[in-house]
Amino acid sequence: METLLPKFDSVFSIDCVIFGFDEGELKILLIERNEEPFKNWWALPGYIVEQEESIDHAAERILYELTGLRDIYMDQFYTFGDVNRHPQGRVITVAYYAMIRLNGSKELKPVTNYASKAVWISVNELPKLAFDHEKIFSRGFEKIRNKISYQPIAFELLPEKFTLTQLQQLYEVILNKKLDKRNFRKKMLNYGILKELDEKQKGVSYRAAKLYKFDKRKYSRLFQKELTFGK
Amino acid sequence: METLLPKFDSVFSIDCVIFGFDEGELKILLIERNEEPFKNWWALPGYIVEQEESIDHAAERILYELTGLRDIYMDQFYTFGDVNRHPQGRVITVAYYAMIRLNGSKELKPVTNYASKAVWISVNELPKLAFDHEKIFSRGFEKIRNKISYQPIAFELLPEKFTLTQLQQLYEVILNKKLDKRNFRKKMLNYGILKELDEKQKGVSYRAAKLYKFDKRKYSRLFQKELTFGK
DNA sequence: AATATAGTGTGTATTTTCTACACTAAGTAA
DNA sequence: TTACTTAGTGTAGAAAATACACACTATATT
Repeated sequence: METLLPKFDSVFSIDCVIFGFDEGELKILLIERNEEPFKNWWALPGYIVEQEESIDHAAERILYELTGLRDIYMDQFYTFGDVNRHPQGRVITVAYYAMIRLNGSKELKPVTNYASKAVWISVNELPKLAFDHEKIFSRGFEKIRNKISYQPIAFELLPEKFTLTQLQQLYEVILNKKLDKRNFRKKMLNYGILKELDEKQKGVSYRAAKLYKFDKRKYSRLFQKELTFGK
Repeated sequence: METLLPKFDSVFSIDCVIFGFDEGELKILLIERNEEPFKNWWALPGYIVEQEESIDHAAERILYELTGLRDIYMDQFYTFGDVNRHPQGRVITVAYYAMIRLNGSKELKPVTNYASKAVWISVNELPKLAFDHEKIFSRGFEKIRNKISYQPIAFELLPEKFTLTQLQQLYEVILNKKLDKRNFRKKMLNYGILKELDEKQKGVSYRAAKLYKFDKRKYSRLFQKELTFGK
């Protein structure tokens, strides 16, 4: 019965807002497009989803092709489906954000044809982008800003060992406001999801700060309990 | 230049989790499918998006065809894109939830071909659903459960004038737990987004409760201030 | 050796929000 | 008038959030 039905083919794309934190700045990965339309424009990394892959897989593939990285924290956040968002026809795009630890190494050699280069650019200095990618970026940024308040996504952006000051700086750039040092530390340490290490920061020309690690086990135990609205 | 590019055609669908609140129960609108595949199965209302309409528009259209209602609160929440979720081929689906005031009138005459009927069914008594619709429902339910804690979506489900007890019951069925009456009232009234009316409930065989309205203007003023994580 | 520099690290008092808990008032029905 | 059912209310204690300032320590410079 079902074999008599017509088969559907379909075209849609993935776009990724890939965040990184480096030198106190929040950055995203942009590509310079190597294909029409919008050839030579800056754009979010993204491409057409293949026939035989899930959209989650497509997102991971695109990230891998650009950065060589796998097992990255990614989350789908919105699907953009205006009729005229793509000049070649009806292409809806499913947007993901991702978070990457930038451990110094920032050279990127995309192994794709559609990007001639890929660079990290501060979210405060973004150029004009192709398609509706500025809208997609804004929405993704808004999303992580909300999410950081109740889920520890910030840790995905920091090196494995980090200082409380680094953590606070990251919160500050994402939330775009100053936080009080004492209250921030008290709160973070109270959550009990940080493990204090016996190590200290190195190579700084002032008092070295203690290093911490994010403790995933404690975190998942913590979030057994339901979200808010008390009794 | 761009005119030389190939044109894309594309197929994707919309599915809607449409919530209603009636007689103390949270319900969703299900259709009985009148088409293959899954003919005669229960399913979420949803259909293929047309070539020349945005996905938001498609969601509104589908809701209108089933309920005759426009200007309903709707929100896109996730896109499902497993390769084999549709037996006819590659069909990704963008899922929306909607909230409808069920003012007694619950008879529905779908003006579409793909549904032979549409009925409201309690979320606690759902039958087996077509495609991956059970997954879609679960995710939509989870979404409103989270959202209700920080946005007043609950009011979309209540009649224009409602009692605090009704409001509390609705929170209780969505959050699936009992709330303390005094604390609930104190909190709700403190938000300052309810307007107390000079009217009382009618037709009840016990002491009639005061009626309230949701005050949209006060609400939007309230949410000028940023979301949490203090200073 | 002394000093300047820059960021680390800490405590407390106040206010606000959350939680727990039980009785009286009002209206309807018999 | 009484019995019944739901509406409506207050307070005390605990926990969390906020506001706020100074001493310490490692290094670099002279």
